[in-house]
Amino acid sequence: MVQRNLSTIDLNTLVSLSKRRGFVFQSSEIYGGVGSVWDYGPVGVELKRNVKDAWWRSMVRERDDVVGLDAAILMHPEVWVASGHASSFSDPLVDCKECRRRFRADHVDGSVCPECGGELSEPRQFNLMFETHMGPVQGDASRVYLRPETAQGIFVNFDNVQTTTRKKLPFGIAQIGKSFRNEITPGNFIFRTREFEQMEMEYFCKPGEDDDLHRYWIDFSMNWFKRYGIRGDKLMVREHGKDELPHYSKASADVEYEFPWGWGELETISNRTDFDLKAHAEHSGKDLSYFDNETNERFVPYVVEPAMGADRSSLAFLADAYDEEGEGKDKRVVLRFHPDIAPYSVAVLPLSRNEKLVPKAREVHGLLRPLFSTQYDDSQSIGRRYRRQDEIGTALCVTVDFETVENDNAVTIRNRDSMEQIRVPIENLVTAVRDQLGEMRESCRG
RNA sequence: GCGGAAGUAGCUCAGUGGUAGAGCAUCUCCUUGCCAAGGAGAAGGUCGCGGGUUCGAAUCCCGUCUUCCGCUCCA
Repeated sequence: MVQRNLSTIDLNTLVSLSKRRGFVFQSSEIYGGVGSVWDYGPVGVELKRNVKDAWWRSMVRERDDVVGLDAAILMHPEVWVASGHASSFSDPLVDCKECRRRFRADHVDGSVCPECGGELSEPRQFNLMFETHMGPVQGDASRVYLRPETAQGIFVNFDNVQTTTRKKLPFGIAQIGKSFRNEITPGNFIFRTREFEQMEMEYFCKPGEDDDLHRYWIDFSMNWFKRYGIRGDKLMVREHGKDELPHYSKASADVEYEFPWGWGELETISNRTDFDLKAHAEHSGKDLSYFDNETNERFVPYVVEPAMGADRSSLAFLADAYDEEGEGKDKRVVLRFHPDIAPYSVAVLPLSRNEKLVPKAREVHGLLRPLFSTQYDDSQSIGRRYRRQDEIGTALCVTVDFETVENDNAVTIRNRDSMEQIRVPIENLVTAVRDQLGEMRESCRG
């Protein structure tokens, strides 16, 4: 098991590292930046893609009872009336004229500030959905919204998917995609942003099975984060109180991670009951019930929804992987990613930029490149390059030296975590890399 | 959105009215060759942005944007 001494890293350390090494940049930075929107750089996009791929693998590819979907961001405006977002997703807010605090109008009784007793302003409406217009004419008739959650794309396709896949209950539909919310208060780097990516799955079941399935998907989610290396003591489940449930939910639980600033939600597992399918059936006039051929019963399925944030999960993987060794000039920063999450699995490094070594290293790189996510680097000293790879969490470094080309046709594999080196003949390299990555998978389990 | 703090090179920061700086990082060459080596050189800045005051503004004033910390909300 890898020992990590991470106790107190602050967010700024992660922001600096992210920019310095190409994980995350601020959007439109040369124009002064745009609020709470971030771009993923060459390294960060690999990280986030691996997070999404790992989720898709365990949610869709490894299961018989879940299928995928990629619904459009723009949907019929009536979808958001049916879902309740057009009305309840907008918060009427009031400001205190004395202490300047802001409250949700429905949380305040009367017209007096609950903090200082001062006078409150008139409620102002804040709709958290982004609006745009479809077609060249702007007006109410052409108004459409950027989806505030991916889930509705699944609900409106429930019948299409069930019919084409012939799935029987219980089964799920999974989707990864962008959502947009005009958050009043975004912040904490990529934790809460106005444009974000969700990994959601709607699991349809018979009424009555929903409570057990809710618990099942909470456990599944916790285990998923641990499987990909998040430490168990940094994770917890928090059940929602009745007063904080969204309008569509009967019960919700968060999987939270202890970020540098405190605990924050990575995922919410909600029991959405039959709220959404019933609402869409009513508004669209299309029957969205399910006929159970075994019991000859017709009913509207219940839904349990694990909804994970791809960006904040990526941030959790980044924060959890961060480790420092040594002090001052000898400080070594290492990102101890699970090998399936690490932006790069293998870096190929010639010992020096030598006319004999470089072609051989390129050849070795060509061998590994189709099979693994790789980097090639021949600039500066070998020690410096090891440190560079450590700082972006590359699992293994394969080094080509003079022995390789003059004697044994073998290379050195250097392990990020143990820093041990083994000598491997090039003909066995692919197998050896697979073995080492397999061992790291085991030792990275949280 | 409110309150507080901050914004100068890729990163961390110094510079408080008079020619824009350091350390680290980056690139090139030489040397070396397995854990951030040495030497020589180079590149890199609309001082967040826009106004104003001034002979002159990174510096003073106003506005604005962005980030961080609280309040609040969510994936």
